[in-house]
Amino acid sequence: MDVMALNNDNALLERLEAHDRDALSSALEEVRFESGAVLYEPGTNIDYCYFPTGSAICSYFVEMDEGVAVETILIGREGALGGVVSHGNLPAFARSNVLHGGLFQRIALRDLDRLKRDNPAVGHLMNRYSDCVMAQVFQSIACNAVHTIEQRAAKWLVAAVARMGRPSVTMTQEQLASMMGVGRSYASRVLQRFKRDGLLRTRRGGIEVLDRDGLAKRACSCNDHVDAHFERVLGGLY
Amino acid sequence: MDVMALNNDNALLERLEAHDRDALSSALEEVRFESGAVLYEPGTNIDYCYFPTGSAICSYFVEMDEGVAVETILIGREGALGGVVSHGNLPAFARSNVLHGGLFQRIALRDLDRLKRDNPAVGHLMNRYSDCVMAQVFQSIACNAVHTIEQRAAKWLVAAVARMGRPSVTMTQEQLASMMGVGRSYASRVLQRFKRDGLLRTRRGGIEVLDRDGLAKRACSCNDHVDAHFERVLGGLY
DNA sequence: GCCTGTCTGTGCATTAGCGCACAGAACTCG
DNA sequence: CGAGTTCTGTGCGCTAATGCACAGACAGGC
Repeated sequence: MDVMALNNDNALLERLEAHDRDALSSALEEVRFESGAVLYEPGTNIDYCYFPTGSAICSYFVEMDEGVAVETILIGREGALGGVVSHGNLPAFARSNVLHGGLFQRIALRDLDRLKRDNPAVGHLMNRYSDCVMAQVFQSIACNAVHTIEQRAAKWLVAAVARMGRPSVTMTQEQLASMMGVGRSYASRVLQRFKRDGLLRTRRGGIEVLDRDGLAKRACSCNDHVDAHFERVLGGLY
Repeated sequence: MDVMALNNDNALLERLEAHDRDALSSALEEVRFESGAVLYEPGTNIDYCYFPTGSAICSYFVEMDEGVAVETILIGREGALGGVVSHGNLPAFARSNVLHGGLFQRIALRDLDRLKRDNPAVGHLMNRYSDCVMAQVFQSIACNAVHTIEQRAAKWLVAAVARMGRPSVTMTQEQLASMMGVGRSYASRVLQRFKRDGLLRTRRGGIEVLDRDGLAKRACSCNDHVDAHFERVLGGLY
């Protein structure tokens, strides 16, 4: 594993003491994925666990009968995907897509499972992270049940730019809307409101967040509750 | 552990071979909870894993700033609660309530974790069940994003009566609505539509499902997708 | 048996969000 | 540079869902 700039590394792996990380590093492999890459396809076996680094972000999507694929949770360098909750090589339920490309560290699940057993620090870390993933999904279920599209859109944009560490999201409004499971025209109107209020700028195929705090004020507090759980359980998101 | 009628036992535990179940049984303890009992309170430590038996059902709830507590997933005798996904004694994120009382088997997490390590069958079972819980939560996130309240209400009623094995739900319309994160008056109207179509009967403080298949036709297919994952990974819900 | 509190069903006005349609803007490629 | 394609912004009509309000129904206690 390369020694790289701190902000180019994965925050979960960084929580490990040097000697525990060393135990992992021989099994870790660096791979690059571009935006749109698919990490897991529903029904296929999961055999790698991926740790996004730098500004890479991914999401799990659920494909609905209606034809849309709805986003569930967003994962960046604070976390990991695949075999986190269930450790075995099981068929994936959700699809996982790269939303913003970059470098990933990955480890074969066979190796990760062995390490979880043999190295208590690794097991404990993944265990606590699993708990944070549960917090994320639980909060999202409730959020989708009660919050408005404006609140959810603002929440999503804030979470995305926070994880990427850069203010611009590359994505059409169509994609954003379908991820959220809402109509494109209404999503566009919501963005117009944010734009009118100076919170962001839109361009063809992308959104640039200008006022992250202002946007957070328009969002529900779901991000905050999840962040608080990360703080309690792992000592913060990053 | 008592030998009881099959339908009074927990389906997860029943998946274990007799000798593996024996390994658990000395650590299992039978407890009774009435409807409304709280298994976990957010922020408090989780130290038991509970296996509902018979017609007992529970849910995890997320408390929102708005004052309501929204239901995330429903768990009956097909599953277990607490320390399933994260194995350690960590603070709970969600609240867990008993919706329909009954007998539960419980095991101290300390013991369960030891068994997961020492007995591969137990570890593998809990692992596969964790994956099914993820399927349940992912599907719920997407469901809440795109499906109508009518679809979601029908889905919930079908899931609840299936898990309980009896057609009547004891709950006020107020409670049902707030669980779903929707307005009481609209929930009532939805139930009226179902009643008009002969799918159920309402009475003060309860709902009786008359036509489970008819109700399933009004529901989204989210239950089916989750059931299919249980089937693939665990060989079915029950 | 009546009184009290809670629960249900429904009317009404209002907002949130959908879906379609279309025009103009912005990229892409030859 | 021009043609074709995709993306964005917005008008319009409509349905889903909210929130409040209130009357009648039901249950439990005394």
